[in-house]
Amino acid sequence: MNASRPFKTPTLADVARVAGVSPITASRALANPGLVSAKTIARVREAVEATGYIPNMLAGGLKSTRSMTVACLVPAISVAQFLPTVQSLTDALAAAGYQLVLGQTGYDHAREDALIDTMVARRPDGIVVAGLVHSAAARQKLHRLGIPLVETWDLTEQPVDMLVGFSHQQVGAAVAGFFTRKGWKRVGIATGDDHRASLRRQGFTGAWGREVPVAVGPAPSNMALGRQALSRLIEQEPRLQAVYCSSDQLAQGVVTEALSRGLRVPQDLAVCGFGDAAFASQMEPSLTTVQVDGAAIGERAAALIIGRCKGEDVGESVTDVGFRIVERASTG
Amino acid sequence: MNASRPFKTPTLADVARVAGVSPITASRALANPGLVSAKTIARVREAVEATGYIPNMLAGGLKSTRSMTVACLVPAISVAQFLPTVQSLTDALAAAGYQLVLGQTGYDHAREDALIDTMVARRPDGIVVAGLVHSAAARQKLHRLGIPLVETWDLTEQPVDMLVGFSHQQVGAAVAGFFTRKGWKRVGIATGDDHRASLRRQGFTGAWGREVPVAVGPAPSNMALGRQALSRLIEQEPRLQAVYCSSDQLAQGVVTEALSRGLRVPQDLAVCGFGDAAFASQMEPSLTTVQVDGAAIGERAAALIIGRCKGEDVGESVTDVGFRIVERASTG
DNA sequence: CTGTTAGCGCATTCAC
DNA sequence: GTGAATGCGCTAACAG
Repeated sequence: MNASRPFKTPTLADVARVAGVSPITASRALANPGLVSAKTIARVREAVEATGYIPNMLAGGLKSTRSMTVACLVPAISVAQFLPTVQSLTDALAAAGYQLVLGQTGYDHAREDALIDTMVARRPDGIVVAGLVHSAAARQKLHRLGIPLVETWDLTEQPVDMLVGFSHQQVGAAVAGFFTRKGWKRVGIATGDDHRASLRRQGFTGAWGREVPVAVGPAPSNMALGRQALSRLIEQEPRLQAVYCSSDQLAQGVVTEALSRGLRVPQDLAVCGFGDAAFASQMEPSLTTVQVDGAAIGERAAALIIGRCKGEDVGESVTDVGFRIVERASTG
Repeated sequence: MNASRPFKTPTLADVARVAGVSPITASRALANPGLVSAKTIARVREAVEATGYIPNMLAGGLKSTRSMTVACLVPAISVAQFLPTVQSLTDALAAAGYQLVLGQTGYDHAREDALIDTMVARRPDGIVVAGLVHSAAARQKLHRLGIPLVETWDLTEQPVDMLVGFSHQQVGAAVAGFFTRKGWKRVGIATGDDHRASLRRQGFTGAWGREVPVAVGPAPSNMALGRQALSRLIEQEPRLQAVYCSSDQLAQGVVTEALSRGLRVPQDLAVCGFGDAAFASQMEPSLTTVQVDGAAIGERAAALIIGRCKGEDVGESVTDVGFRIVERASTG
């Protein structure tokens, strides 16, 4: 029985009345205690307790034009790759008093546009995008708005504002170089069809120097798609020696399918993933993969936005967090 | 160069001026087109384009006392179990114009309390919690506030408000019954130390009738903890026949550790997980597990909150979404 | 250190 | 169908 619903929730004015001070003093006692005497602070605190006051940040934000929220756009929350970034971003922002507002674009540019509009309507103090902002219209709108914006998990010459990421082409090229040094000749690619995975694939084939068999599945990729991908690659190249996968989930599927076909990993087939998921080091055989510090991306993005909100000049910052290949048993 | 930053973002008053109507007419043209003539609507729409107007929902919400946001509290976003729920919740809410504000409690009751306070300060139109609200103080506060609240992924006689979940004791008991019917005598449990996993463990041992070896690891559990858990269980009971795991990640670790010790699954050791993650059906052997429809939980939670916001009387609804054991190869 | 004044941008209420 | 007045709850800017 929510019997107390009809009672208006107390406002700062109520607190001020009970404490015997003006509303602005009550406001300062709570938000800016340095400007108020200790005695007054105590009285206001008591009044808060007595009235059961809960601040209304919406009203505060209207006047101060600071909503203390940051919007975060991801293709889908279930994309494991971004989870450490979202987690560290949420925590770092929360520590500074900001809340994360989450939106899912579903890998859909039109939906991304619409989502940005609804997000901006909430006047976030910053926006973090997993990936780059795709549509030209949205890029222009965001640029004009001047809301601190961090694009992540990618690299471009022309970020809308700030960027924390790395080059996917370089990742692909690095894996191709690694495969070359291993002396493998007949290699294939299992990949999702999203933008960043495609960049890695381009980087790989570019460095490899000639076309290789490719099995493409819909993003977000998973283990089942990995199993299918290996089947298709083997159809194209029965004597396949190594596969580069656009995610560890895909790689896990490839390894499982290989083992269940009686292929030994890595002796008969080597496998390399991307992401260094928690399970990669625990698989049997353990998975060689490309490690990216997703948590660091989230922390850096949070720091950039918080800095901007404080008025610090962080410039048109572009941070390349890099990556590294973690060699494990699946590549011998 | 965010050169346009100094220019104030246009308000509804600017739109009205350009359109040659009063602010309230402009407001109605956008929010309530039925009350305005088609001609006026067209003029206002043009003015919106011309000015680059973006509505300010903070200001609107202040007057209408509807923020069009819903707060969502999870222990950690990286807990895979809740991902389908968060995803479907976000989508269902977005379809109705609501945005999700995300908070992480970190399995910490004090932090949960603080988080609820900051969330409530943003005046969400609803709150969805992964799990139950733990602290008595928070329960009471939320009850008094009267904000539509949905607790999920659990069951209790005394929900704060609404609830969409299932009984973890029943899950544990069902798995114990399944193990009994299989005729296994020497069984063990690998479990995380969080509240819901503990309930499942209690349900299991209660139905089993006597204590069994247990390996407890810190939540959130993962594959590495699963491998360790099996090692510890085998120390306690070298002739172990079956293991019940509190998550599929844990189960995957147990299976991997078993195989790498030369044990055959399921002939030498049977394994059952919880959650029916995407990889469960794709593992080799495929994993028997407990399936819960996490997406349905999110959809139902969204529907309940949206219904309440519309003033529909959904009552003190408690929905038991149930669960089912999916038998696969890992239990023979 | 504290108070007064004046809005932030919009939607509710009542008029016409 | 449209408009004027008013205030949601809070804080910036200026006084004292």
